[in-house]
Amino acid sequence: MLLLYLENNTNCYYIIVNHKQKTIEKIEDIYQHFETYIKLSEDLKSELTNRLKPIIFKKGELVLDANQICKESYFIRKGVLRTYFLKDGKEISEYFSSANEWVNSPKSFMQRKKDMYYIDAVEDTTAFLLKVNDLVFLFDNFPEMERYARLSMGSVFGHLMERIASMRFTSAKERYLHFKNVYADIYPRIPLGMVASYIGITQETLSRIRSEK
Amino acid sequence: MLLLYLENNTNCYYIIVNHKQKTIEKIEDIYQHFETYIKLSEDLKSELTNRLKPIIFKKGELVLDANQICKESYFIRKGVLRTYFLKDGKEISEYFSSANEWVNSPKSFMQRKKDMYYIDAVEDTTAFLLKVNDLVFLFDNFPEMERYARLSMGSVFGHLMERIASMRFTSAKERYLHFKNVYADIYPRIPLGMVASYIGITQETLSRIRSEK
DNA sequence: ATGATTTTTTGATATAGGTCAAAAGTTATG
DNA sequence: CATAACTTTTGACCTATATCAAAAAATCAT
Repeated sequence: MLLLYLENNTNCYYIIVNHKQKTIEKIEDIYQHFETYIKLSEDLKSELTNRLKPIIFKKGELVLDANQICKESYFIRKGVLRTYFLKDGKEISEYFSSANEWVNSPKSFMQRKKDMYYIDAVEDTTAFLLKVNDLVFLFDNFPEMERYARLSMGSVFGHLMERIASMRFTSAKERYLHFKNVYADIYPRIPLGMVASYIGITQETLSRIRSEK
Repeated sequence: MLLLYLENNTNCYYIIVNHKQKTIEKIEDIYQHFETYIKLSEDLKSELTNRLKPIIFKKGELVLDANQICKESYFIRKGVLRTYFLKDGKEISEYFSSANEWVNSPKSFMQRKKDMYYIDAVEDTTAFLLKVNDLVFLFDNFPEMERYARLSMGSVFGHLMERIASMRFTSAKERYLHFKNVYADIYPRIPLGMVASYIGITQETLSRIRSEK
């Protein structure tokens, strides 16, 4: 049994899991992230505090089903979520997201329609949840949130471009090394099969590459 | 000899090329593009008009050298620009941009530092130029421009994700057909070698695929 | 137009990485 | 703790696509 408990006065969230109470996050921690892009007014801070809800996902849990419209985004505090899609019945990892990153099914979330992406938890994960309506409210009332979105998307953008560049005319080994390098922190925690589909090779090939030295 | 001539009162630009005067664009045309995302106040319209400058590129012309910082963006009206980088001395096409799209070297433009991307003109191209400082001015003074940026980036974002998805576990032929489909309008105008590097295969393979049916 | 570049096609050969199958290792669950 | 259920490794074989080379076709510049 999972129960979310929100202690109003302290901005400090607790999660009660099987009767064991466990602090997961102070909401203030997330302010830092925003403040690398914009200044947060007290007003905006309190709106964020009201709207961001803590949530946890157990390892293996399905966070988003592709048959549903994605109506919320998750800001990860700890753990790893994976976005993937199915091709010929096989799961192809689209990307991995970890601490201080937002995750959703982009097209589905922004356009409120179904898309091909599933999201699941690679390991136990704690996050803050933000509903699309709340985000719209923030965009409409705090122009600085628009700037935040623009700037933070910008860095993801660069990342995607690099990935496209690195995907063509690079050997399986090069891609493996590149992945290990870029995702040094989370690499050891991700099953080999998921890594393989992320970099576009088969499990078997990745296993061989990995063992060869 | 190329000369840019700006007729102030009419919002209508002329370009004089070899003494032949040729109208290229009414500035109003570009408003439509913005208005698919945001409402344009008269104030913002006039600032856009003041800051967007018409420019033309001849086929084959280098628009941006990777050794330079990208200090301006181009909004294409007609023609095709290509963003590419060098790998082992060979040009790898990163993407093609055509009418009603912005082009720049994203990281270089936003972070004001050098990046790996060159831009050249695949065919004669007319565009509006916007300097980074002018864009900053617009962002600082018109919050709706932040929204415009966020929304228009969003669609590019979806496009990049689809491309990454289509790049793994798809045969050369599938990627070729996908490209032809997505870029139906500009496909016939782009040399085969450039298309090949875009989809990540060699020219020879593309030539064989194309001739096989 | 006409020769000179550049681009595309065709051919022969090599190889990285895919596929299928089964064994070994690891992690979960009653 | 034991058995089931994954995950990873290893092996044998095969195919799609790369490479290198050269001919053919198209485009460009004088």
